[in-house]
Amino acid sequence: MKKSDSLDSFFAQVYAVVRLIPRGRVTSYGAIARYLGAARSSRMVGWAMNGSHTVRPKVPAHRVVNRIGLLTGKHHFGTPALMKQLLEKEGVKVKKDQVVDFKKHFWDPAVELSID
DNA sequence: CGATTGACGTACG
DNA sequence: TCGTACGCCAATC
Repeated sequence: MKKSDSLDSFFAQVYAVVRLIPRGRVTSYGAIARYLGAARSSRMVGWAMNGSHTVRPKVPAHRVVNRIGLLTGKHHFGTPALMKQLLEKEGVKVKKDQVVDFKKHFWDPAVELSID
């Protein structure tokens, strides 16, 4: 009843990975894209997040930021401050729309999901 | 149906 | 090292 491999689409894979992000962690669009084998399709990850609130369950898009830990997608939430609030509530400090110690909170699917 | 944009990232100068 | 250009695929105008 579905349009073939809709759930296997690049978008669905992004949703799956984002949902796997542990609480208090953050990742980048490029990290997800590269994990999916589309390192140069980082834009598609962000575009997929556009439907993140449309999929079930909603994916924690607030845990996804750009490579520098900047909350570039904050404006796409209900309120621009929502993303920051959610991150801080999970233990991730945010300063000026930028994740503090981003490298420490960074969660790379290509690594975390590839633990041998 | 064609051109432009888009929550990014990498390559090149 | 910093700045600019391009690529990726899909959706929107």
